[in-house]
Amino acid sequence: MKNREKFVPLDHESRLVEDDHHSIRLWLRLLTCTNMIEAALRTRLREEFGTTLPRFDFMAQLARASAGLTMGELSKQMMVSGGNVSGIANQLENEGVIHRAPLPNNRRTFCVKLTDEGKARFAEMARAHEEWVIELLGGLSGDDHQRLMAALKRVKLGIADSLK
Amino acid sequence: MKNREKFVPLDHESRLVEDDHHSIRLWLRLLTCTNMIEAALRTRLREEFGTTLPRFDFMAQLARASAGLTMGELSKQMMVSGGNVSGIANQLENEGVIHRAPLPNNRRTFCVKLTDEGKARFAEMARAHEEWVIELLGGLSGDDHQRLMAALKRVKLGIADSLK
DNA sequence: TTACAATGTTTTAAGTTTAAAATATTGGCG
DNA sequence: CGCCAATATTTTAAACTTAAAACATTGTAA
Repeated sequence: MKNREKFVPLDHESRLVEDDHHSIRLWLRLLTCTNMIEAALRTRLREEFGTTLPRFDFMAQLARASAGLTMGELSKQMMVSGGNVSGIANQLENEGVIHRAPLPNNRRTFCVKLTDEGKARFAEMARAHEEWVIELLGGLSGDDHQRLMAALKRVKLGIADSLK
Repeated sequence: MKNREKFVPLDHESRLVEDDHHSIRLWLRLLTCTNMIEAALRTRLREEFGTTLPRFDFMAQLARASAGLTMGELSKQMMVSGGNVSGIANQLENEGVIHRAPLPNNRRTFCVKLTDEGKARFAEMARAHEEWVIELLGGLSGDDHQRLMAALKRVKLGIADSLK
């Protein structure tokens, strides 16, 4: 994202983009893809289930962990702040889709689980959500899928590495 | 993200994940990568320049378009709502880094540009931002870069296609 | 045991983001 | 012209998000 306007006046709108480092271009493309998918999923979750992406994500984490999760684990897995998780948990608890169970050996923390009601509601949403994602990404060839998974794994490791 | 807990009790935490459709796994990996990079960039922009990612993005769009952009174009390119763009524009205008120029032929809209002050500040941030991104993604091989760019382009086209 | 650092969660304050409603302007079209 | 749909932006209300501070509990070590 170099800014060379002061030195090289631009004729074409894309001139600056061509000047950008290839890592920047890759990052912007990654961001665009993610934003497009997120926007589509958010709209559909709202329209079809009257819920939001973070609430869906919260429930999805719990659905994957039948033993339940602590608030800290949820925060880490959802990659959002602890305070954020607290707020969403309050809502979902009021709606009766999750409950917090005290842990016997540590009164600082507790175990968050989906209620039966929550499991049922999530199952319904998850089915639709999976269809949407397949629809959004299903146009890719099997080769592309595999290559992307592999390359993104290296991206992930590289990032973790560069953050020491 | 199928929820089969009611039918197949899970022994391992990862059981459900293995059940997921490969498109879901790809989407989650894409999301994780993007979130990791975003988090790193957000923290650094705040620590080193006292600004935020959306403000940086706003300025970056303008830096790429020396002729200026309308609010609607900014909204589309940044992939955020119009109201969001309005809010950020107000801040940046108060800080003197952008200005809105009326267009002679259409009083509904106007042309947003970086001020000289804005260009200077952005140039400084863009240099650091580019380094951070290269640091975060630079561990990839040239082959990976190219393959990712190509595959993500197909992802992008596929999404646009599936949204009709 | 008492002090104190570490851990886990919530609260707080400020800011971001969205969808929808409101506002303002333009461009037909009868 | 006058009406009305389309376009462009802003405002609004509610929800999300964060970083930092506050709170509560645990573990350790003098």
